Amino acid sequence: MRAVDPARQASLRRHNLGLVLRHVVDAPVAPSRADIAAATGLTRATVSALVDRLVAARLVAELPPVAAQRAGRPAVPLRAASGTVLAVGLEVNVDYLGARVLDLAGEVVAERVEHDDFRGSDPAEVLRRLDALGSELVAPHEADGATVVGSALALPGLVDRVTGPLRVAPNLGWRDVDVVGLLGRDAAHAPWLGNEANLAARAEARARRLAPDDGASSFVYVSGEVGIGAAIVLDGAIFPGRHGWSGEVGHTVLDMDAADSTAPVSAARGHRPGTLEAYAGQDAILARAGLPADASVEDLRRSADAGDARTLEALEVAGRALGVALANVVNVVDVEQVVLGGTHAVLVEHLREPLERELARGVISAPWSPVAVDVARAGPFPALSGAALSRLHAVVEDPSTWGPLAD
Amino acid sequence: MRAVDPARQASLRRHNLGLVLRHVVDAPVAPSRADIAAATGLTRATVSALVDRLVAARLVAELPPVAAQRAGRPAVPLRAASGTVLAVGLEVNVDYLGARVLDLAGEVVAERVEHDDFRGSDPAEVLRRLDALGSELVAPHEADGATVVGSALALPGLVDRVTGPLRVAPNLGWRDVDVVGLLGRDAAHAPWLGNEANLAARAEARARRLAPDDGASSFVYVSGEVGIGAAIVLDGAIFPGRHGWSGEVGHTVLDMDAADSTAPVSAARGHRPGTLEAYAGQDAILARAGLPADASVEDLRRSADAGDARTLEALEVAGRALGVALANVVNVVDVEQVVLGGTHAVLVEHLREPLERELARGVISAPWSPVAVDVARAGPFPALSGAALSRLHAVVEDPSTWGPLAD
DNA sequence: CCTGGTTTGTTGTATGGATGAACTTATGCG
DNA sequence: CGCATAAGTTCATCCATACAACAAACCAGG
Repeated sequence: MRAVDPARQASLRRHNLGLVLRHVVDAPVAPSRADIAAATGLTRATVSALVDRLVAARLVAELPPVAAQRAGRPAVPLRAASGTVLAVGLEVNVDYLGARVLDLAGEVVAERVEHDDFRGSDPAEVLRRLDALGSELVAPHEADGATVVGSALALPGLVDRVTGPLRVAPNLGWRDVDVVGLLGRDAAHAPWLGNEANLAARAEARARRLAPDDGASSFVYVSGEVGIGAAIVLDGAIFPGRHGWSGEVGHTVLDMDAADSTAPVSAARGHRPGTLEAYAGQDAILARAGLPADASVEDLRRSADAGDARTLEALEVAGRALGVALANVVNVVDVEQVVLGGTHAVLVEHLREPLERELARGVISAPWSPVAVDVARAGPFPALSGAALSRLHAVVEDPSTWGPLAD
Repeated sequence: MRAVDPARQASLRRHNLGLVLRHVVDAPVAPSRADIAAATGLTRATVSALVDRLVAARLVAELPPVAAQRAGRPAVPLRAASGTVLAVGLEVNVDYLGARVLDLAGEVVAERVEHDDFRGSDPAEVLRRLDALGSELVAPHEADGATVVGSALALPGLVDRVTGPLRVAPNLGWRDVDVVGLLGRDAAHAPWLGNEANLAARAEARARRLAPDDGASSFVYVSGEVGIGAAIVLDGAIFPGRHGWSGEVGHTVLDMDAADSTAPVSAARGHRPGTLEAYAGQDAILARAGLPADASVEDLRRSADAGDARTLEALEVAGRALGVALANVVNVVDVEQVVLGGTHAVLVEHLREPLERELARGVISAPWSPVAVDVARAGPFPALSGAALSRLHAVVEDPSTWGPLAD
């Protein structure tokens, strides 16, 4: 295995094919061949040749020419083909399971989420159910001639590489699960595996790229579901780390002495004391607020909105802990923004003040480049979209791996 | 400014020129043209053409053919040219200042380090002195026909991009220093600026690449000089973050409550209480050990070797704090190794046990991929080498930017 | 010492993708 | 209706690499 491949003639086409397709997929409005040429620096002739290939491969579609306001031959707008090339995003989380099918244009073609309680569930059974769900969603579109380029499965735990196994998902109670094996698929059709926070962050990065009002492209995405996960996004790209285990922020130690104590592990779920989850995890907040352990985030929010003193105090503590932990993260990876997703997004009004205070105080570079706090924009169940996007991304990055173009 | 450049014919040559040069520079033994062809996948004809260009540009030198043991025409060994293409590494730190000149082969061509106390020094004066030192070291080699491709300056603080300004260097007492302006050079000849830990880590990464016995290529490098800096290395490449401010681990909060207290800032140098530097910074350790504030690391080590109880206790605390802080870092960036440099390397025997204990306990992925602790191998004043290497690296990565090849 | 085998490095010719200029197509405008 | 304008296409040219044949430099063995 060599570090870098040599550049041949064919590398030019691969590179430029990807460049052109990325432009079509990422453009806010459908660009013409001439637009792409101007934006990429390629000549119109070259762009035309490449676009023709992409159209033949059904990755790009031509829209009917729209009569422009100005003089000259009207342009042919190009957009990512919809409905022809699909990817499936799957997710198993603590209290739901779902599948979402996206096409290359990023449109949701089909979707289903089923709520249930998967704590301590049997992996084999759950995965069978998920697999059936995915197949069911995809079947009608495959019958229509669409092609599925791949699927990815988001899990709330540590996945070893994209082929698995799943090492541990604490809140599901799963350990060392050979997901791909249990699904009984051959390697080509097995889903890729990924961490829920990492994949959700991918959806968030896309949402921000499409709405570039103030969307910083480098941020820490915090995914507060039952545990607290995070992901790091740099210039719009997920930072996976060596094994795909980056962003495990829930176990950040914020109180060395408490963490060192041999005291019985706190409350319900067995957080190590002194860690972020023991301050800002959903059950930790509920416990401190004096609410029942099975209360929802909305209950928590209502209680806070109503001005309940214990709840407000619990959220103040959570916000402060989150601020300290994220300040540590920002000091290490140097990003410009914190994006709150999941449960923390719901509670943002009560978390923001202590969070921003601690960020301003703890981030050493804050005086020159303040860290903004924002709420996620990727919509509900972002990991479903992120999982599907991860497989579409592979096609967009290097279209020549996609069958019809590998001539 | 577009995100990605289009690939033209010339891009092929740029890419392959870099590929070939990297091979020559990184190879443990001088490779022949045929070796490079086999290793890169290019043909011998292409490699020959590229090597000829590199030789003409004085980046690569041919060694006299050595009679091989086997049959066939003997190979012409190639190595990075020595003495023709130079880069200068500069550094100002708390108690020394220095310059080191490297050639493309990575050999030290000239070097000088002057010990002094630069706390609260005048930036203009210090930089003049450093500039003079650099020029003095370089002059004789330029007279011999060598070319200086650039210089870089390592500083123990926050540098805003490579062109400055220096935002803050707490231990020097410098704030908002326009380093390039003070040196009065035009932009082309001004040194690039970098953080001391980041540049030292670059030297460390190279040292490990050349000695690939067990050298993990992804690690956190901890640079304990007077403050505690760190840098993240992924697959041999420095991870700079958005502004080059990654790895600021010294201000990691390890005790939320202590950090929140409004108590007068601790002891001598003004660490925020509850942060890593307040446990594992050199002066914090000295204070806890009951040693004078101006004692050296060697004094500390001797005291520990002699079995002094307070010193051992102070080092136990420091090791534990370092372990907790680095566990947090590893959880976020997912690297496989911790490399101790600077003062912490000297104390490794006394730090290792608590450090490894906390890493094993705090790193969530440790059961599947334990985090090894190792000592730096880059030799004394690694930031000097790293700074010079950073400029040589630019030439190696893209030789076609180098004058003689830009035809 | 010469001949055959072997590996290195070089010298052609062929290939394929991008370029750039000229051309065709399709519109708006006076 | 003719002209200006812009989009998309055609075609000759360029250029870095591949491929194959060749020259160079060594070893071995009779």
